[in-house]
This record gives sequence, C-alpha cells and structure tokens, in this order.
Amino acid sequence: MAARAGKVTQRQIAELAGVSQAVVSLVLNGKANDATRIPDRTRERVEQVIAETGYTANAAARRLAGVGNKIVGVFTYEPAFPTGAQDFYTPLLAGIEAEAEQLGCDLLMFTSAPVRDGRRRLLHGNSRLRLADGCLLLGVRMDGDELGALQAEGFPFVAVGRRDVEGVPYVGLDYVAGAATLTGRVVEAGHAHLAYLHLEQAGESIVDRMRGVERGCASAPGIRLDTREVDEHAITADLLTGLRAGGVTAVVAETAAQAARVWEVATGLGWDVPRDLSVVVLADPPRAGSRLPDFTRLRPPRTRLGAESLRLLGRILDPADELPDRERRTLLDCEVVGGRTLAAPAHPAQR
Amino acid sequence: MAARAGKVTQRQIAELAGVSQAVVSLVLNGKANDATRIPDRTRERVEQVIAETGYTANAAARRLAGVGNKIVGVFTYEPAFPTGAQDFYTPLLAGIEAEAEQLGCDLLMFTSAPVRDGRRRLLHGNSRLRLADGCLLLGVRMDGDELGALQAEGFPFVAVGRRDVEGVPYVGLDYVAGAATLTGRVVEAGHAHLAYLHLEQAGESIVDRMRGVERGCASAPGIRLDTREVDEHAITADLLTGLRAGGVTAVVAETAAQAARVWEVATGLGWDVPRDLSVVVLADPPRAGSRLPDFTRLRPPRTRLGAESLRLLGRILDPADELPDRERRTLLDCEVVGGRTLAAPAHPAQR
DNA sequence: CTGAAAGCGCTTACAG
DNA sequence: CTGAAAGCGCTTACAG
Repeated sequence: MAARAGKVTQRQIAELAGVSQAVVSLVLNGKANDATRIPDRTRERVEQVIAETGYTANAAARRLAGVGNKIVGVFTYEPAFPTGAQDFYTPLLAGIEAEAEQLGCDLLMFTSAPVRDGRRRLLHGNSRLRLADGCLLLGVRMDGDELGALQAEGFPFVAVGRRDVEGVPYVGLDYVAGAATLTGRVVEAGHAHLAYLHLEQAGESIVDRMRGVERGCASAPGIRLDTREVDEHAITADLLTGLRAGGVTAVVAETAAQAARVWEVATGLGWDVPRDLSVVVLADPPRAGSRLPDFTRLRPPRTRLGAESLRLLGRILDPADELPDRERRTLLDCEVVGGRTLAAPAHPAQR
Repeated sequence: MAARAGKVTQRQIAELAGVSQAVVSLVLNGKANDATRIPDRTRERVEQVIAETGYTANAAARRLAGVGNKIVGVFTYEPAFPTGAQDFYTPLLAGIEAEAEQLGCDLLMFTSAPVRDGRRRLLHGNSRLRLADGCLLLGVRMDGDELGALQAEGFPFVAVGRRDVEGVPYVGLDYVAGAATLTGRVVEAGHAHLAYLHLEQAGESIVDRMRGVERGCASAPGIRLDTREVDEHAITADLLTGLRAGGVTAVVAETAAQAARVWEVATGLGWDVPRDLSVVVLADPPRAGSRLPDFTRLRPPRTRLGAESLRLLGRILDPADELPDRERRTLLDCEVVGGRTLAAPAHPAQR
C-alpha cells in the first residue's frame, strides 16, 4: 500500500487549530466537557477544522489504543457459497445487517477463513478477528477447540443457534417445541405411523428437531415412528413404497429439499398428497420452488434470529448493560404454518 | 472493552522462543529467508511456539504499521434494508463474497454509515473506512464530493456500476447495448409505437437504459416512443388505457416492479398479454413473483458484476499488477431472455 | 546472524 | 486550562 498523500492526522488538525494533539482527540471523543475543562471556544475551533479537513480518525489506531471499534465479526463455519446454503444464510444476514444499522456498527465478514480438515478456521495465523469488538458465529457445527480458545481469551462472541457448550452465549430456535407441535398436529390428524427423514445427526439443531419429533409422537399412545437418515438424493420410489407398505401414512421431513423430493417422488408414483401420504416439513421452502405445494411446515424466524443474535452481542459488549445469565441463552419460537399437505389418513390405522 | 487475559503477543512468543520480537515478526511474514539470514532452526523454533500458543497477529497493529490487511470495504449508498432493494443487492453480494473467498480477503460492510441529507455518508467522523485496503461502492447515485475526496486521498476504490466521473474505476453493465437489443426485438416483432416507463433520471444506469431504448427504436425508421416517468404505484388503468388509445402496442418497463404492475393492471382490464399489449422489462423479476408471467427481459449479470468489481479492486491493490487503463473501466453484457410477453401486435400499425 | 529502535495514529492518565 | 509522554502491537530499516 502506498502512503496516502492526502491523509489527515490529528497532529495536523492540532497544528491548524493551534492546540495539542491530545485536545483534538478529546474533542473528537466528546470528552471536551466540564471534566477536562476545555473551553467551548477551543472545542469549537477544533470542531471547525475537523469539519473543514474532512478528518476521520484512523480506526486501526483507535483499536490499537484500546477503544471499541463498533465492528462486529461474522464467521460462518460452512462456506456460504458453493452450496444451496444461500437460502439459509440470506435471511439470517438480512437480520444481522438490519440490526447492525440500528446499532450503528459495521460488519466484518470473515470470507477469507481457510479450510482445514474440511472445516473453515476462524483462528488462523492471519486472522482479522481481533479487529472486531466481538463476533457472531454461524454454522450447524462449530469447532469446540476454537470456542474454547475464544472463551479462554475472553473474546466476546455469540453463537447463532443453540450450543451444547458450557458458557457459550447463544440465540437459538426452539426446534424441540416447534417440531413437537407440528408432529403433534400430524398425530391429531389421525396418523398412527409416521416416518421422520433426517440428516446426519451432527449439530444441536439437528438433534433438537429429532427430539421434538419424538416428543410429538409421544403426545398420544401407541404412535409408531420410523426414522431414516437420508439426504434428498436417497429418497426414491422404493423408499416411499416401502414406508407406505409398512403402514406409514405421514412423512415428517427435516429439510425443505427432502420434502420437495418426497412430494416429487410420491406424485411420480401417482399418489395424491396429502390424501395418500401427508408430508410436513420442519423448515421453510426454498425460494425457487414455485412448482411445489404449500407445505404444512415449521417457520423458523431466521431473520429475527440474526437480529436477536447481534442484539445479544451488543448487550454483552456494552459495559453498562448488566445482562442476567438466563438472557445469555435464549430460544425463539417457531411458527407452524397450516399449508395443504397434511390431512387425515385415507385408511386410518387401528390403534 | 476489558483487557483480554489470554491475549498473546509477539513479545511473548519471542520470550518463549528465546529470540527477539523482530525475529518473530519476520518469521510470521515469511521473511525468514536468505535475505534476512535467519537460520532454519531458529525459524522452526519460532514456528513451533506460534503453533503451540495459537498466536494470531493483531490486525489493527499490522494495519497501523502500514501493511495491507486483505480487508475490502463494501459501502452501499442506498440503505440496503427497509426497501425491496434486497433483491437487488443479494446477487451482487453473493458475487462479492464468492470472489472474496477466492482472493482470501475479508469484507467490511459499512452498515453503520449515518444518513445525512437523505444520503448515507461514507466519510463521517468515525468511519472505519481506513481499516480497509480499498473499498467497493454500490448504489444508483453516489456522492461526487466523497468520490473526489477518496481520489484526492489516493484511497483505492471501485464503483460497482458505470460512473460518469473522471478517473473513477468501475465495472458496470452494458445497459445501452442491452436495452437497445431488447427494444430492437420489440421493433422487429412489428411494434411501431412503444412506451418506455422509467424512474427518475438520477444515476448513470438509468440514463444508459434510456439511451439504449432510444437507440433500439432508432433501429428502424418511423418508430414512435412515448416516455413516462412513473414509479409502479402511478401505473393505473387510466395510464395504460391512455397509452393504448394513443396507439401504443408495447411497453418497455425499466424495473421489474413496473412490469409486474403493468401486467396486473392490463390483466385487470381484461387484456391479454402479449396479444393486446406486449410488455418487456430491462431487469430480472423479483424473487417472490410466482404469479407473474415469464417476462421477455434483460438479464443483468449481477452476481458476475459483484465478482468482477472485487476482482478489479484486487488488481488495483496488487502492486505487481500493471493494470492497463482501459481495464480500469469495463462493462459486462446483459443477456436477453426470450420469455412470453412479447408478440406481434394484434393490429400492426401502418408505418 | 540478531537486537535495539523508530514509527504507524490514536487514547488516556499525568504533570504542570 | 493545556501539553508532554507512555503505550497499544506490529513492521522494517538499521546497527552491530
């Protein structure tokens, strides 16, 4: 980087205003008041020179001098781009950015994080992490070592999503309650044998959804639940035919992609959804899917999740805020959306 | 910000490794080579301590010491959130983030910029701008004074979108050519009287689209063009009826919102699009609109625009890259998408 | 081959 | 009321 010709510093401001550099700093930081006893006239003179020169403090220097930056880091454990993860992250980021505007802070997105052992690394040799006052951590799975290092160092951070790690502050989604409610609806509709299609059980949110589904099934006696770990590509006519032959009348899908695939395959088999098979899903549909039916589903408030996470971090960073312990970990409710893919089974099983 | 207990510095690394702090810095920056004649054994020892302690350089200090940060600022003149601007910015940001991953740089989003006189300000008292090595500027209209100040200061930046300001590097979209081609298609289809619905003429991209439409009309003799400055709310049955009564058989809309509104109003009037009225648009449809027809339209490559803009900034920042002047300002082609809202007029006007 | 030192621009006690 | 100075953690000539 070449030296910048036009760069203005506090020293220059001080010379122009005929004061010492320290006074410029005090004025700049609103500390030219009774305590420091800087006369109004001096303050005004300095302010005028600042306005004239368009001076802006060097944020790196401020930070180095130990002052908060109003910069919040945003780190994503899963690379946000190649994948369809965009539908996932976009609403989250929208919420984060909106809240950042509210808080008046800037967002440092750690897009540079190198991948090692298949995971992105937050703490690498050249990490710009310490430029931020604190950090938001996103991702289904997080590195326990890194969380520990951050905690040990006292670096303020908030996990977006519930974390099973002692002392980690988070804002999460109440998937247990949400999945239980939605599954309960399926049971209430008269289904006695459900299948749950889920992803690999990695990460708290996936475990929570599973627990919620189980709890929903337990809301009535004698409900059977088949669980299958399948990503959407593994959802075939054979699978669905098998499930139905076994007595399954309703499918609970963890992801929108799975639900979409179930619907496509079922429709391809000539089945009617929901008459022949009810399908509910624990997530919002992908944005593309105009062909897809209006699924009965859970609506996780992702935008709010983003906003609330940043708000929590803001409170943690605010020394004046005495945050009660229980507010360091909160869960947001998921709404159940009616949709059109849940109905009573055509041939109710006898319980 | 409380002092961080666990914070490791180069001095501590130096003590542990039994070398001076300067040597740690040299090792860290890959300058422990023949030129500095630091023995391999010393380097290895330092490297090991670094690995053990999980040391990470303080980016603020590095920056202050004059070293590049691999941080690129992203500033948006229009607030990105309250509005429907999200559809606009999302693909752009997707491209920027993808390229940032490629380049290994982080992105500092200036979400804090205060609004003054209805515009967001990049250069305000507390701007974190100088933390970045360079900056990407987004927005339909930009502040000329700020562009000037940035140039005067030699702060590297790239405008996303064509700019009519001397010396400002940009990557833009070739709206002139794109709009001319699409409008030419309308003319080729037999329309002799078109209406162009556009926004207030502020900003180069809006001017360019207008010029392109005019050029497209000039591709055949005797074509009439009515232009109307209307945002979508001002598109009423009266307006369309008036246009059609005047002989207009095709509408070119600047924005997707306008096109959607034209289609809704026309349909409400019992008209068939495109039989009774052809509608083409110079932008991509909003993501929500599953009800809307498949518009004949221009597809501005926004994701690529984002990526190419950052790539250009990366080249400007790279001292080894001798960027030819003409590559400092480039335009990307817009694709024409066939769609189903352009047809020959039912009653071709006689020319 | 290695260490001592200046300097980046700022904030904040501290001494007049 | 104001200035001189230490210190934040780093990079990079420079002197041994």
